[in-house]
Amino acid sequence: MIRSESTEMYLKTILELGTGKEPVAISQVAERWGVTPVSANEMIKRLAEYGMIRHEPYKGVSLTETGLRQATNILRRHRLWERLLVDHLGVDWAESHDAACQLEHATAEAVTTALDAFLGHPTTCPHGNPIPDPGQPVNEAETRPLSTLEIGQQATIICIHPEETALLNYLAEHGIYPQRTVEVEEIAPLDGPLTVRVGEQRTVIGREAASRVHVAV
Amino acid sequence: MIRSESTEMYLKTILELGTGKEPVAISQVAERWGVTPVSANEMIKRLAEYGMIRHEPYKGVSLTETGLRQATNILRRHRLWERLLVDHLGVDWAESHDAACQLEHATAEAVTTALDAFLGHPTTCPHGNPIPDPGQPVNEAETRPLSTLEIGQQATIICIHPEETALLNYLAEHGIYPQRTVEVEEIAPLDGPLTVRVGEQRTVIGREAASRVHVAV
DNA sequence: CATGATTTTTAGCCATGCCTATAATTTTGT
DNA sequence: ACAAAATTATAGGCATGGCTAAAAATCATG
Repeated sequence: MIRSESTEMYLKTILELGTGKEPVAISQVAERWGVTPVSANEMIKRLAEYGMIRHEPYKGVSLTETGLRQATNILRRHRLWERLLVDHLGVDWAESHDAACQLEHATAEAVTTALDAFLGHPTTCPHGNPIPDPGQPVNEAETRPLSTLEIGQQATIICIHPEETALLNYLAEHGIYPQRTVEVEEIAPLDGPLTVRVGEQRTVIGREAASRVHVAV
Repeated sequence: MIRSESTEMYLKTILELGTGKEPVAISQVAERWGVTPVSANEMIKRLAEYGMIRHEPYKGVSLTETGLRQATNILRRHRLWERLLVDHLGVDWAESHDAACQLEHATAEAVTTALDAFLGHPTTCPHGNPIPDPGQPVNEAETRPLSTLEIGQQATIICIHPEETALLNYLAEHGIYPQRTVEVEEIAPLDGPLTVRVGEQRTVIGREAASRVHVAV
């Protein structure tokens, strides 16, 4: 009832979309998780009954203590799997996200612990996102979206967030991943694409995608 | 529809219980997989419709080409995970079975392949059972159940099959696992327990459990 | 402050997978 | 050959997690 794959995905989605204090709109959850708003609403109702989330009508949802703890755990499992898949099994950087999404719901606590130890207690996933300590909420790094840089500014890519396979594939093809240095060369008007330089390469990237690439100046 | 966790479990169960040519009784499937015969029957009907199994009424079920291929794949994933869990992550030998049962349904093909390569193409799981090559059916080793030995006979433990957590825990506690040598010292009448020597240790083991320990003389 | 957009709820429906209870059928053992 | 045991089928239910369609409530903006 409380640890089905569905409920876990909802909790994780709410955690990932929640930037800070403000609640997350149900429509956003529905869209990201690919269900209709009605379905999301029903599920949100159930999760609220279970005490995992708080629902302020017409505002959105936020996680309770319990919900936050569980969502954080799922995120932890997800990111640990990604590390194993990429670093040890040689699974593709972009593909690892989907694979971990499946595994995260099928992971016993003992496996999570063993995985963490085997990996040497890593602090970030291959896409740069922090791996929370067990029980602790994630503390986000000090970053800003690539889309907020100005022309000529240089920055280091910290993480891709929220992750999504199509996005990761696109970024991988263009050499955009954590640790690399980028410089914005041009910003098209009307929410148009950014032209950025990554190493020797020059790449054009849409505004929406750029807002998911977080950098430190 | 065709790759739900449930259907996978049914297919795997049928493969595990099927010793060779004869079909497997539905009641056996139901018992092993912990559902009522009625539920198993309904599921068997559906799987037959999907062309995964053949159902000969009052005889039992057997896998079709397609079903065999899929079931074999699941077994392959299961046993590869067990190897990773035990050999690399240090998960308990007995616990690894349940953990792998969960993971096997959440494993993409790319992950299976990567896992196999990382592990160096292992041929058996930690409980001694063969890891099938992709697409190939398993070919069982030449073994006989420990319960068929006579007093004084010595043999090498090859595998535990079918696996089950309670059984594995019991066996682990008594030092009974693949590669070890056993000698039968006493056989109680009326399907009673066997007294066996394993190394320096003397252990009493039930007939049912002994029938799941497969040895080579 | 009214109207249009958004959010929420209700109603009705579907598939999956499980259950119990009961009945019909086939197999098997004496 | 017949009764007991095993197998299969039918009927009716339940929970989860989806869906569409349509109505109701609230928000936001001109």
